[in-house]
Amino acid sequence: MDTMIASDPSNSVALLAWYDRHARRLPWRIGPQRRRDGERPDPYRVWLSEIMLQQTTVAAVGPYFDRFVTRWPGVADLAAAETDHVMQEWAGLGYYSRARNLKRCAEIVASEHGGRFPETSDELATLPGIGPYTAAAIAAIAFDEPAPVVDGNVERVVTRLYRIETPLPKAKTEVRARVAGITPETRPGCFAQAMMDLGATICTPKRPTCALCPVNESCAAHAEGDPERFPVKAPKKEKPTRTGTAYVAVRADGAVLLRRRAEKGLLGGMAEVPNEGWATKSGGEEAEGPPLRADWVRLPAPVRHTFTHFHLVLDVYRARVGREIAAPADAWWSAPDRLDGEALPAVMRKVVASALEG
DNA sequence: TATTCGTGGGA
DNA sequence: TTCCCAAGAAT
Repeated sequence: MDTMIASDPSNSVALLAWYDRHARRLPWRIGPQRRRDGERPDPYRVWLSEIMLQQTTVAAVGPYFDRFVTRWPGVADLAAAETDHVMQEWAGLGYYSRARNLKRCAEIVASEHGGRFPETSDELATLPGIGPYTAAAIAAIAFDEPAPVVDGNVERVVTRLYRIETPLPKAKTEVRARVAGITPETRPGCFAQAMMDLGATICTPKRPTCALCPVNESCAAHAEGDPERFPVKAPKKEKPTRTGTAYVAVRADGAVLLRRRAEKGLLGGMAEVPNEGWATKSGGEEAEGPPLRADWVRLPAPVRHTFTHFHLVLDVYRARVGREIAAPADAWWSAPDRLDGEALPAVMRKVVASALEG
């Protein structure tokens, strides 16, 4: 039996009323009250936040968002920025292709759209880094287009509302159709954010607080008493473990030897200490060995790090060298006061830290 | 359709 | 410790 809130418009009304009282206050939002006064948020800030929030928690994004909008207040500023500087500011946030696409997108908006974001989801979806979700989200939130906004939160809420047994990601089509069916013509931006806030604060993955849910009376999973069973997900495959070796050369003045990774692939375009052996699945391609002739000492504990699809165990070697030692081609010495500003991903910061402690 | 792409926090 | 997962996109 279908308990469709599409046939019950008061349900989206109930959700919006809940949102008016419980909306999360976030730096890239304007509150429900200002929205109802006809105001809309800055599309640049909406876009930037949506890119950063892809597969990333609100808590993690917060400080990055603040630093970005302070340094680059508008899309034209970001378009004019050095890509290296963008990568440095993004370092630690992960999924670094987002940063490269962010820069490309800013350049296109600046040069081909007169510095203004397109206002429809279809146009937005043609821009780099903007897929189905982000296009719909920006269109709804910044321009009040009634586009179906489907993220992980909405998938959870909707699969529970309708007790969708089809496992994700196969159920995505059905979920999107359901969302399209319940998205209101009025306040679609608030509706989208309300659905996401509901998923983030009430309709949580574990132990949802259905008693506080504004739409619990039309929720099929709640009626059955098994909301936590949804969404059903396809089994995930286990992560293999790769092993490799990293070399931390420390100059007498404390400078550390760094180099730049290739533009494409894992950690593309980011900085790293010289390392080898873990790039491919098979591992153990030709061993280059250490980047300098020096007295290398292996640290007692390897560095462990887990990526999306594999575990990494990195043996770390350290060598202390004189200040007269030149950096190899394509590498550079990074002074202690500049290390924080380098585009070092988290795994490389771990490696450097372990070598400087020990 | 399936794989690749990060990270940190919480259970 | 280990697993899960958080406002997905590109290929």
